[in-house]
Amino acid sequence: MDEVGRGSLSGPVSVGVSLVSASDELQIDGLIDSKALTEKKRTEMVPLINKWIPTAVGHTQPEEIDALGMTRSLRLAGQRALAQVVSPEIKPDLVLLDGKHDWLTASEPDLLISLDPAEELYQRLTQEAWGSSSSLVQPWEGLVVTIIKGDYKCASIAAASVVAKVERDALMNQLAQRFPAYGWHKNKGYGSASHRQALAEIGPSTQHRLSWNLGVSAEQVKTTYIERAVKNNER
DNA sequence: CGGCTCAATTGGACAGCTGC
DNA sequence: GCAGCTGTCCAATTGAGCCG
Repeated sequence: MDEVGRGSLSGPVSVGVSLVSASDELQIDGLIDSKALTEKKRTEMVPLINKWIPTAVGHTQPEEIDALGMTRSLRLAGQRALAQVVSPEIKPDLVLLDGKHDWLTASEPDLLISLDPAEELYQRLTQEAWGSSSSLVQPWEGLVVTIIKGDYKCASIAAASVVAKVERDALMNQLAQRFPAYGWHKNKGYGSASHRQALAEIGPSTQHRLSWNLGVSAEQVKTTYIERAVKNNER
């Protein structure tokens, strides 16, 4: 698994998963971390990856990030990705995770504080993700192994990072058409100068992570929260 | 001129250390 | 024992410099 969109100011945080067996051999030349590839090369690589191994991408939306915090949001996106590839017939032995920190395994305090509203929301959304999958399996609680620089060292993590980045970029391009002022087709929601300037001028959209330091007034944040609430009510 | 690499910058989270 | 700081890790963009 690998994550993308963690440091972005808007849009989802996304987690890619690729499913390999120990006997699988790498069949794609030049498959390394998505950040080291150009957008064109990444896009070209996706069909090759999917021909080689099954993949999936899970997302956590901005308003969920505001409610859950980043670690739980990563965990939720990871569970949503896993729910798409795990079945009673295919249960992974372990998950290889890029980085030093294991965000996929719930920490002890999270499990102990069952009354924490964020943890309660996470549990509900995770159950929904697994309940809606065709498989009769439970949320992932298996062995997790973290690998620093895993996206450079491990082909399956690199594959997960490529499919996650291509899918999230496509999502941000769609959102850029709905919210053209922020230049998301170029900055993908990250805090570029033009993005920050637009935020200062017109305030945040419903796709921004309002719990983050966006450099806007409390009044603008409040207005956007109300917009979100109205939208959710209409839905 | 396009592609690549590197440093500096933004965001958050955690582990380990220090000081009260 | 706890709070705060620092370093390390992840995500990324931007601009400068280099190379073919």
